[in-house]
Amino acid sequence: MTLRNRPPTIADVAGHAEVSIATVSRVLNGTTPVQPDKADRVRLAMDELQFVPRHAARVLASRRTNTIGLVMSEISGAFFPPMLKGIEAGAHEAGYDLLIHSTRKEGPSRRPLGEHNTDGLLIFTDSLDHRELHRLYNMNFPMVLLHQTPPDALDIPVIAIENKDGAAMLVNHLIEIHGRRRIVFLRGPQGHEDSAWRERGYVEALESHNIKFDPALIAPGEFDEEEAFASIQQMISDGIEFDAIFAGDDDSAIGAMRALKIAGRVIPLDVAVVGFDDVPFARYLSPALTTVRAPIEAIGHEAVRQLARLMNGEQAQALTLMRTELVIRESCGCQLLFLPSTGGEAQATISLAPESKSIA
Amino acid sequence: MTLRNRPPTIADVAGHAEVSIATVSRVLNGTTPVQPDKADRVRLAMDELQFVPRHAARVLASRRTNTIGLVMSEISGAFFPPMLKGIEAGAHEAGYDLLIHSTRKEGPSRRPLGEHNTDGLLIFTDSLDHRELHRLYNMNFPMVLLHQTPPDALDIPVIAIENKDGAAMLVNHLIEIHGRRRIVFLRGPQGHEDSAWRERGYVEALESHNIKFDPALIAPGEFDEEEAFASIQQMISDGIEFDAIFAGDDDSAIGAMRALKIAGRVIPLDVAVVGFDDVPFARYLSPALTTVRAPIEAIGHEAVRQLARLMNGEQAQALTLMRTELVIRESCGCQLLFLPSTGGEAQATISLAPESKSIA
DNA sequence: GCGCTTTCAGAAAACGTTTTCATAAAAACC
DNA sequence: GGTTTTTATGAAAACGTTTTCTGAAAGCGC
Repeated sequence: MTLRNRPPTIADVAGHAEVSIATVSRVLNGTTPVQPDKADRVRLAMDELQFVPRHAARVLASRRTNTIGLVMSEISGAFFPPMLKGIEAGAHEAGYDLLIHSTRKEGPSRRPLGEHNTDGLLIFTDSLDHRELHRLYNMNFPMVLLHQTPPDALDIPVIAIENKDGAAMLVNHLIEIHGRRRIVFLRGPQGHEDSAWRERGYVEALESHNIKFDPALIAPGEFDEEEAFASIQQMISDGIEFDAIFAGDDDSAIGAMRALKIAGRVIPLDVAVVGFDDVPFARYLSPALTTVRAPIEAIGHEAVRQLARLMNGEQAQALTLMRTELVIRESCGCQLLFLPSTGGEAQATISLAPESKSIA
Repeated sequence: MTLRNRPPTIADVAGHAEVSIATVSRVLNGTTPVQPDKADRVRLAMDELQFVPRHAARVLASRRTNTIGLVMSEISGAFFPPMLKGIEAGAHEAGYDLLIHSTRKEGPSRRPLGEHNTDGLLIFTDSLDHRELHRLYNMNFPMVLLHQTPPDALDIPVIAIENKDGAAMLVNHLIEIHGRRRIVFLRGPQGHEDSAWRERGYVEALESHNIKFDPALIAPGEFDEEEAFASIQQMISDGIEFDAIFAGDDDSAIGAMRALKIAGRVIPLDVAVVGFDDVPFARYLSPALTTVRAPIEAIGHEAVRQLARLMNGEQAQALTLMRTELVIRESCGCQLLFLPSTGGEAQATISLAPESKSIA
């Protein structure tokens, strides 16, 4: 038993197995056939010595880091975890490590993620550094944007969700099934892409039913509970009439619902409410929120898949829009629940109608 | 203007600045003073050439990866995002990159995170590989466990939350403020550490009030909504009397609440319900859930801090318990809300009592 | 001014792999 | 059975840094 204070290297393995280091490298990577008996000796030696190849040395020699980087602005929000989960799964599947970095507003101090430590980048941030993006783009560095179209018309592949269709589905549902005509839209922050597309879906759905678009029905929701709350209260006190609210996201839906309850409007009888995103608590609201679900985990997974193609020198799809799915619950006026897990029925029996009456 | 197809190296910078590569390295790392004029020339050259040092080469030469690894089992659950956020912030603060890896049940195919690619490990998983853990431990590799005590009495630092105190606070509150005596405890999965400690807090709180512990009041909740739902239905149909439920976590609290509503028991009048964790939707339940909040982001941050000490060769604290905080809402019987954001009052006025009456 | 220490800078040796190149042995060909 | 092709293997050259070692110049005390 040799007691080494330094971890074994490929040379130790080579010595132990009585082959050259090149041979060890070959069985390690399977790059070239080696005779079975030698290969066995090498594998045995690796086992005995508990050999683990030094990552840095491989990277340096092979010029491939085997790592993908994820740069993002905020680690939070309801859809960060499933997104990360999908990314992690995709990275694992493709045999890459995952390096993550959250950009800070302190300005781009140094360049934490780039060609020096990753083979490709997943970019999920609203405050990207244009200079750096151009630099990487110009050197043809593999990148995929999540949930955001590239600036300056650079052709960087994008994975996003079908915001417009999702919104249209919701609004169509309100119109066709529940006969609503005066539908408020609570838009998100100015310049927010998701919000813009959802608004477009809203408008197109109205048009397709020959309902005249009324600008008075558009209010700021800012994707925020309190802002939405304030907006709806304002509309009510302004005397604007409406029979449904399409909140730009689930957070603003909550605020809208609160404002309605306080005003004594019954959801969904007086006003139907729908959200967007299907955050985890949407099903626990009363009434349970009708909304739209995006396949968030699949987005992360698909993004890695596209990035992998890029890193392999193949072509990637310029724009991948993931289809969204209507999640019908109670707040739109439907009584039958669509719930993935069990127990939905039971919940349905208990949570309708009476509660808002207790206000009036 | 030289057009290079290969990224510049330290040698290019040296040539450009007319110094040796050693000097460039020195100004890069500030390891040794160099004359101001030369240093300036070097910095200028780096700028002009857009030089970014190759990470792998530095790692190889310096034998420090400047990276910490996070190994975990599941990317999900309500407290993963804040935890990761704290970790990321801590890593950034300490100047480390963050490599993350999710263990899979497929068995330990290879060793994805270890001494070969990280300087230290944060371990947040329930299914850790004991062999690998021992190996790393024996080589004195810096590690910190999150939310789990080390197996085999290895002295690996641990960061966890004050489960016992938190539980005791809740139960004390139920007893002292609301006069409850027959308190159900919905325990988590067998062998789950958090659950065991919470149960201990429950028992001690009872004892300190001279309330006899009744085994019939302990039921399996499995930290799962459906299991908890079934358990409470069972207890009700078994005719077991109780006036409060301490659910091991917020998920099981939801299940318990549903079972109570269906049985026509009014929360909190007939039965008070409290949870644990303060997941995001706890405040949206009706009645809003009284629970315990853990400083999850701080845990992640603190874990990195301890790990950094270890990596610097200093001593780390063997056990760090983060204090928990009672979050009083409505489900315990209190009407005054403690809510971090605004709007709490409004919510309070609307969500009490009547709803469960609509069932009976 | 003369030894002695200090400061700064360059040459060169690691660091631990992959990969190219050359070559010996084996297989294939006629 | 010689020549050619294929195959397996080793030697050695990258890969791009940090770090040691060495030496030159500069500063210091007297």
